[in-house]
Amino acid sequence: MTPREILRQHIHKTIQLSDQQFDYFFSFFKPISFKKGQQLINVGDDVDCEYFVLNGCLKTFFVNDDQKMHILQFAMQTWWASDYNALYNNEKASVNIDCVADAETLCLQSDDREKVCKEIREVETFLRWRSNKGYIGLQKRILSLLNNDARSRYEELMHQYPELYNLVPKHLIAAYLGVSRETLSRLYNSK
Amino acid sequence: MTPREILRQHIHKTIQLSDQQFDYFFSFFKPISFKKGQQLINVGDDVDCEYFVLNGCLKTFFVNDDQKMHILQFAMQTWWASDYNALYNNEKASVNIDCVADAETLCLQSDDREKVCKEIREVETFLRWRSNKGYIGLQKRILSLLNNDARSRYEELMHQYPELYNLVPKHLIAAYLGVSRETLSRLYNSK
DNA sequence: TGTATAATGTGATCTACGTCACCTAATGAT
DNA sequence: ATCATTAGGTGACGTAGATCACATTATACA
Repeated sequence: MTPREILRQHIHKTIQLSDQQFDYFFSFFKPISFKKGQQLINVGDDVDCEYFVLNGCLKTFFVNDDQKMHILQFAMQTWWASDYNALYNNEKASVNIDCVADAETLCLQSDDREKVCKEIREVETFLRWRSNKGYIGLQKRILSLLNNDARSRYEELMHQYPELYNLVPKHLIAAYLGVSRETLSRLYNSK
Repeated sequence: MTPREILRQHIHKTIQLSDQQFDYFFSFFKPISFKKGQQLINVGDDVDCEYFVLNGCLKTFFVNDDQKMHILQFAMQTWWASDYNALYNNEKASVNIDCVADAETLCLQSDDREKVCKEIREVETFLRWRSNKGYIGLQKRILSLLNNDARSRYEELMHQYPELYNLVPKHLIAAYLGVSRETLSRLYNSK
């Protein structure tokens, strides 16, 4: 599938755009590729775009004072990644994003996003729904953190995103689940 | 402040509406009051509206198989509450909402919301930004759950929403923080 | 193709927090 | 005013998971 098709199918799950409208929207996206380990956004950076992932994997993460990393999101195909706080409130980045597995992305500038939103109502509707889905997803994760122990959080994640198992190193999965890498290792080697 | 003024000021932090536009939007909101303990939404219900809180306090929560309650959100003045998964995906409610402290709310039906969104672009923009802010807020909470221990989560919450201290019983604060009521009690009685 | 570096496994502790049990203090209905 | 119910406090104890230390295995790059 071409980048255009991947984006098109993704968007059309929520709204309908004519070919013309879609091509116009698509014209604002710039393809950018990243190599494993490359950094997209660092804490303190200015942020002016968001990334639509075509393949590979990015991670959004935070490193605390003790150098402990917490992962907010893995972004794989058809996921969006950015520091949305920085992006929407014109603040400096408060999280980092880097590349976990070689990735191709489409980059959308903030001002282009607002421009197209104004010009094509459906695009704004799409973004409203996208935010809503993101919100609902995070609520589920909070519930999972409150309600489940490390093992069932792990099993839940592997069930929902089995591709993560081979795509990202285990200590990053631990950093996503909120568990030490040692504990995670014991979890799936014991039972 | 009148309900109208509370909503108006809230909305105008994000977008500008003319008096006429605002009054039109406002006309879709129905005032509903709730008494402490009253239930707004229960798991399994159909959900067709969201609530804008004028005063008092609602809670959105989930009860697991062991009858343990987890609180997703306290909604106080100018907060919105609903089961957004049910509301946006036409599913049955998967969370409960009830009234923690006598509350006045403004209720907006789902189809009215979509209708006004279509008619007034700015309203859709407002809702897009509202979702974004919600998303950012939940990300912060996830980070707090991953990074901080019970005591600092408690202190963080009390610092951000000091009014909660007198407004809601401690065991509900515990259910929000993801800590047992006994541990929470020990936290602020020891140090 | 060898060597440095990153990823993973595993045992031995340690500890924050949960659970259970029981008590006291508010609150609210009759 | 009385009694039932809900909220909150506190001790004793159990446990999931953190931390530390070190061994082993992959991976990358020179």
